[in-house]
Parts: sequence; C-alpha cells; structure tokens
Amino acid sequence: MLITFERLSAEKKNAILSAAAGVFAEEGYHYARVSKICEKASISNGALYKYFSSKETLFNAVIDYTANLVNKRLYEKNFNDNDGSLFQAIRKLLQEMVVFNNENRVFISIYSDLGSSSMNRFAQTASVTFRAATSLYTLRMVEKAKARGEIKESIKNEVAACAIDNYVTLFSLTLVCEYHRSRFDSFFSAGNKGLSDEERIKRIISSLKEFLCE
Amino acid sequence: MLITFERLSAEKKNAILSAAAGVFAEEGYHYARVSKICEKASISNGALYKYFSSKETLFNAVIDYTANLVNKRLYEKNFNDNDGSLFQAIRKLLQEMVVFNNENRVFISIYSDLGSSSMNRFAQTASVTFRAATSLYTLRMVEKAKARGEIKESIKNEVAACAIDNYVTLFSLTLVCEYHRSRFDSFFSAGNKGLSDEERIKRIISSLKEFLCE
Amino acid sequence: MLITFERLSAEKKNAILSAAAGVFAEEGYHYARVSKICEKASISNGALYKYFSSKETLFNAVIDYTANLVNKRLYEKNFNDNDGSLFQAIRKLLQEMVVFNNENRVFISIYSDLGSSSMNRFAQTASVTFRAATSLYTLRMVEKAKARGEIKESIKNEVAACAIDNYVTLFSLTLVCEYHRSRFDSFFSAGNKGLSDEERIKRIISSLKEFLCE
Amino acid sequence: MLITFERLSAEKKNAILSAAAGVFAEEGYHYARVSKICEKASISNGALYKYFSSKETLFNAVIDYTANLVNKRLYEKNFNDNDGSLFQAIRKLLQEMVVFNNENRVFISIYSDLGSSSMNRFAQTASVTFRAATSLYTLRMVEKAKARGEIKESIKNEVAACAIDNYVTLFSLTLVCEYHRSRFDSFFSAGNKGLSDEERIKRIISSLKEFLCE
DNA sequence: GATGAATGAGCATTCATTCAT
DNA sequence: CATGAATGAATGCTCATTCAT
Repeated sequence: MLITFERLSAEKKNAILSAAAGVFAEEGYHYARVSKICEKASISNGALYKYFSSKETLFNAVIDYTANLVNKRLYEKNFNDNDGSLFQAIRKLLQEMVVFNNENRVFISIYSDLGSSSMNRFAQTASVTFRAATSLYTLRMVEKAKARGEIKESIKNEVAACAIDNYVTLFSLTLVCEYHRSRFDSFFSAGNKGLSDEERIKRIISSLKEFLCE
Repeated sequence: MLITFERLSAEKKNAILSAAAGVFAEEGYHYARVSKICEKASISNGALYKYFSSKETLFNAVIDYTANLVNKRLYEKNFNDNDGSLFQAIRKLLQEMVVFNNENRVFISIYSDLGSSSMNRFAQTASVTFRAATSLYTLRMVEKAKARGEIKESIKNEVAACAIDNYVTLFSLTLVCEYHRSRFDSFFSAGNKGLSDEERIKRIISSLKEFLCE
Repeated sequence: MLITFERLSAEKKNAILSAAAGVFAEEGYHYARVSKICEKASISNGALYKYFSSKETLFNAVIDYTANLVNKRLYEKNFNDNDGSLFQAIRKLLQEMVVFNNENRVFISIYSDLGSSSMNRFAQTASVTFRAATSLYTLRMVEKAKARGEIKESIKNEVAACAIDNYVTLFSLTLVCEYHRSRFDSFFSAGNKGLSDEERIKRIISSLKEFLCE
Repeated sequence: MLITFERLSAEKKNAILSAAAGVFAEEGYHYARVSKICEKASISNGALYKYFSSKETLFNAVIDYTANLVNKRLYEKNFNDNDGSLFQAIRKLLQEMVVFNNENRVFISIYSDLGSSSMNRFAQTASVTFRAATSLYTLRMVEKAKARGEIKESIKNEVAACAIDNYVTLFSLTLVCEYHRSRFDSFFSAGNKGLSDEERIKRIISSLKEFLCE
C-alpha cells in the first residue's frame, strides 16, 4: 500500500476498499475486473494504480480491511458484550455471523477464498490479520469459562479453543460454500434436504457441549 | 465425459487425467492453461477437445478421478485393513494422507480448491464423488468403535463422525494451504514456528480422544 | 473430382452431393463443417477426402450438382412443356422457382452465395454450369415469342433475353436474400411491409410486358 | 457504435473504417482478420474492441460508412449536377461507378457481399443505409424525366425506377463479381471474350431507352 | 479402399497495466 | 496528482486435413 493511499480521506479509502471487497467477493479474485472496482469506487483506473501497485496488492489491502471489519463485528464486540456462558457466546457469534453474511456476502466469501491452495500467496496477510483477534479471543473465552467451571477442568485450554475455532471456521464456510454445506449436512440430514443455518448452529453447540463439559 | 474418452486405453485416460490434475493442482483452476495440460499429456489441443467439451468439463472429470483415487487410497484400503482401535485407524488415515500428499500434491490441492465460494459451480460433482465414501466410512468406524466400547455410549454416532470428519478435513487443508496451517498452529505453537505434520496428528488424536472417550 | 468418386453408385454419389448441398446452403460456405457433411452423408471424413481433395473442390462439385438440378427442374422441363405465351412461361418459371425453393432452400441459397466477390474463386464453375442452359433457353423462348408476334419486332433478341434474365435473376435473389427483397420492394411497397412472392411475380411480368410488347 | 468511437478525431475514425473496409473487401467478411484491420489502422487490438464490441458490430459500421460514401459519390453528387437527360444521368452514374471502383475496389465489393443469403444478418443495416438515397434518387430522376417527356407517359414511375435500379445493381455486380460479369456477357458477347465496362454501359443505356421511351 | 482419431495452426476477444495529457 | 484511452500479450476453442490402422 503506497503512501498516497494513506493520505486519502477516511471516507474515500473506505469507498475504495469497500468497492473492491464487493467485486472480489461477488466474482472471486480471478474474475474480478479492476475496472469494475474503479467504476464502483468512482475513481479512475490510473488513480487505483497510484494507490496500489497491482491487483494483488489491492487484494491484500482488501483482506486487511475485511479482517478488521470481521474482527470488530464478530469478535471484539461479542467479546466485550459477553457476560453469559461460553456456549451462549458461541451461539451469539454464529448467529451474528449469519446476520453479517446476509447483510453483506462479501466478507465471508473472501475469507473462504483464502482457504484454497491457489491463494497461498495471500496466506501471509490473511493469517496475520484474520487470526490476530480470533485465536486470542477464543482462548480468553475458554479461560473465563474454565474459571467459571463451565467446561471440564481436564481439557487443556488450547485444545478447547481449537475445537471451538474448528467448528466456527467450518460453520463460516457452510455460509458461502456449497461443498462444505453439503459435507456438514451429510452427517445430520437424512434424505437430501440440507439443514438451515439455525439447525447447524444447534448441532455445533450441542456437539461442543458434549465434548467440553463433564 | 464423452464416449470418445471412455474408449481410450486405461493407460492413456490415466495419462490425460493425471496431467490435467497436476496442472490444475499446481496452478489452480483459473491459471491452469489448457495447452499446458495437453503438452504434459502428450496429446494435441484438438484431441483434448474431442474428449472434453470444455475446460470446465475436464475439471469435473478431474474431480471424479481425484476423488476416486483419494477414496480408494485413504478410505477403502484403510477401512478394510482396519482391525485396530478407532484412533489407530484415524492416525493411520492422517499419516497415509501425509504420505499420499508427499507423493503427489495434486489431489489434496484440488480438494482444497473446491472449498471456496468461487468454485461453487463444481460443488455438485465434488460433493457426490468426494463424499460418497467418506461420510459412510466414518460412520461405520464410529459404529464399530462404539460396539467395542471405545467411545462414550452417550455420544450420538453422527456427532462423533462429524467431529472426526471435521478434524480430518481441516488436517487435509493444513497439508496444502498456508492459511489453515497457520490457523491450526496458532493454538498449539508457542512462538511463530509451525508444527510438523506428525505433531498436528498427535494433537488431533488426543483432542478426539478427549472428546469421544469417557 | 477424383476418379474414385465417379466409381461410386449413383445413389451414393447423390447422397453425398445432396448432403453437402444441404449443409452448404443452410450454413453458407464458410460456416459449413466438413464433418457435418460427412455425417449427413453417412461416410467417414477420410472417405470424403478420397473423393474430393478439399472443401473447395467439393463445393465446386456441389455447384455442378445444384446447377444441373436447377436447370432440369426450372428450365428444361419448363421449356419442353411450354406451349403458351412467353409471359405465361416466365410466370410458370418464377412460380416453379418459389415451389422449388420452398421444397428445398438449398439450391437458390447456393446460387445467391455465388454472386459475391468473395466467391469469385468459384465463378468459373458456376458460370459454366449455371449459365449453360439458362441463356440459351431464354434466347430460344424470346425467338419463339417474336416469331409468334408476342413481342416487339424492334427489340433485339439478346436485349429482350437479357432483360428477362435480369428480372429472373433478381427475383431468385429475393427468395433467399433479405437485402434484395428489401431493394425490390422499396419501389412498390408503400409503408414498410414487404410484398409476397406472388405480388413480386405480378410486378415482374407486367414490367416485362410493358418493355417488350408494343 | 460506441460513444468512444464517436469521440475520436474525424481523421482517425476515417482511418479505422477505411482500413476495415479495405480488409473486409479484400478478404470477405469471414476471412477478414481483426488483427490485420488493426495493423492497417495502426491501432491496437484492444483499442478496436473499445470502439466496437465485436467483429460483427464493426462490419455494420463499415456498411454505414461505405453506404454513405457510395451515396455521396454516386447519387447525391450526380443528382445535383444533373441537368441533362435521364439517360445521360444514368450513363454518368455508371461511368462514375467504374471510376470509383477503380480508385477503390472496397466499396462495391462490400456491397456485393451483402447480396448473399449468408449475409442476411447484416441486411437490416445494409437496407436502411444503402437504400436510403438510392430508391428516392432514382424515383426523382424518373419523375423529372417524365415531366420533360423523355420517357413514355404510360409507364408507371416505380416500374421505370425499378428497371433502372435493376440494371444499375446488376452492373455494379459485374464490376466485382465474375459470375455476374459472365452472366451479363453471355447474352451479348459472341465467343468467350467478355465485354468491357464501356460496352456494358452502352448495352444498358440502349436497353433502358428501348424499354422506357416511345 | 475405408476409417475416424489426431493434428495444430489460427483467431476473436479480454483485461491488468501504462503513460501522455 | 488524476485521468482514461491505449496497449498487446495471452488463451480457450475450432475445424480442414492427414494418416496409421
């Protein structure tokens, strides 16, 4: 990200990253057209290349932007408001994720795209920013839960946190990716009809309770 | 898949699908060049288009091919040989996955690519063929394990099977995708250095034991 | 045309040329696919290239074939049957052309394609075979008509014959080519709606009468 | 035709359309290569596709361009200058056509290509622009001629105009298309040697006089 | 002679990036 | 700094023709 971009007004920076995120999410990285992004952001192609040296650089910035929004919306807010039990907090997180995704498919789409080997070149950025809040937040939640006796003493915190993150991660993928939806549902849904988001959440919460509580 | 392709010798069919799988895995679907595939398969571009009507059709065939190989190698073989405990079987599955992936990065790469929203158009094929053996196999393993008293009576079979499949799925992603490697490791690895495959397997087995056994 | 083609049974030769004529007419020379022709003729691609050295050579043979059919159907038959007046004969010719074209759009389509500069390479064949009967036939009709006093003594036979051929030629083009239809109709049709075939024939006959009779 | 093309300088627009017309005329629509057009116009392939969305769209623009030039050169100019007799005007028109065609084979070649059934998809554009001036002009000439008593009172104006347009149309085809040259000449030329342009004009004028005058 | 699978040159179109204004 | 027209390399796919069987 060049200095010139940082100098822009917050409003304009936001407009550009939001436009880019929208196009990347809707079309996927490869099909996203730089000129469509410029159009949506009401800037010229030339300007974009003043701010970002390439499509790839821009995508990295979009990952940061997305991660910050996701972290803020799903983790920080949730963490601070949380005074209920661990499982209430997880349920709230997953439900908020559904609402967030319905408001704007962008963020979780972009997130899901990162989980394929052809996007390894973006992994660095993604890991740093997406994981920054998440792992820490989950660990803290687990610590608090253990202190309150909500989960088994015998389970190591990182094992519990990893389990939670696994289920949260796979749930987020079901929101945007048919394959993962179908994979998850294959265990629970008799016949071919898939589960609803709420039904998936129910299964996840009750599984985690089973694993983590006495 | 056209009739003309089926008529080819097994050797040639294999050469073509294997070449295609290799290029798709190495470059990702979008960057993979049809002519590179032809070159690697030692056939002309025209010939390829006699067999498959488009790049997309070819990719679907590659998914089938990959899924069959993966299922055979990782599930069927493993299932039939298995007379040890559930956790021994899972450990063997994960270790075999590592070996398989080291032999040929192709298959799991392709698998990982399917888990992004931009590949939703291939989800149908992928779900049908990749999931065919997997879910069933995992459920059977769980049933046997429960019958032998290896896992808690109180856990529903599908809950246990789903948990195992979640960990297996995420482990396979760590093999090819930096983001998932980094995500998993963030819980267990102090400092920045990642875990080895064997260390991840160890964590997974011990987590699952914790969750599924008394 | 190679000797091998001549050796085939009349039935097979006909099947091949008829299939080729059909495809050429339907798609135009450039869009016509050699393999589609082979398919329709129930012969292999290789066989076709035993009979004809190239698509171009085949097209020349189709021109011959078409011209013979057209000449037989429209001119020879018409000429021999004709015992009415010149204008009755022309009317019959044009009406027969409509019927013929409705039965099989092939022949007049092919004929129309020859009248563009990009088909000059086929002009030789076309001229020889299409014109063989036509000019002569028209001249003979005019001679007979003059002998019977149907047309002005003062008009030279070739001038009359050329006039008739001009109108017949342009009429045939209106049957298959929008541009010529629109050109002709622009003189006679108030408003935008075009004339019917029968209306065009009426205009042509009455024009020719005006020009050729006292 | 996109707005971007209209914005170009008249000189550049002309260069592009003229290059395209040249290549289309020389090779025919199907054989004409877009990149050859770009090369001749000294623009990049990309630029061409900014101006015209496809080869087909470009060809439509070329038809317009050609029609305008032809109409201006052959009809408008001729009509305004004309103070002689109808037949002098027609002779001048045909002679000017020869000169024009010698200067640049492009225009009449393109015109002739439109008269085949495989170009029906361009008929709309062609009819509108090519016929715009022509029919009207010919009718006006006929009206003036009748007012001056040059042609028979008994002949309807549209019959006369159509006759003239038929001869003019077929003459233009003889300029670029071997088949039509050969067809026309078959009536007048003993032996195989064809007529010259001037000889054809002579025959046309004298035929029309015969038909239209007392 | 017949087959039809294989060939591979060829082409319309796209789009990330540049640069003259 | 901003513009947006221009660039041109790159690629999926077609189809007339060949040739091993």
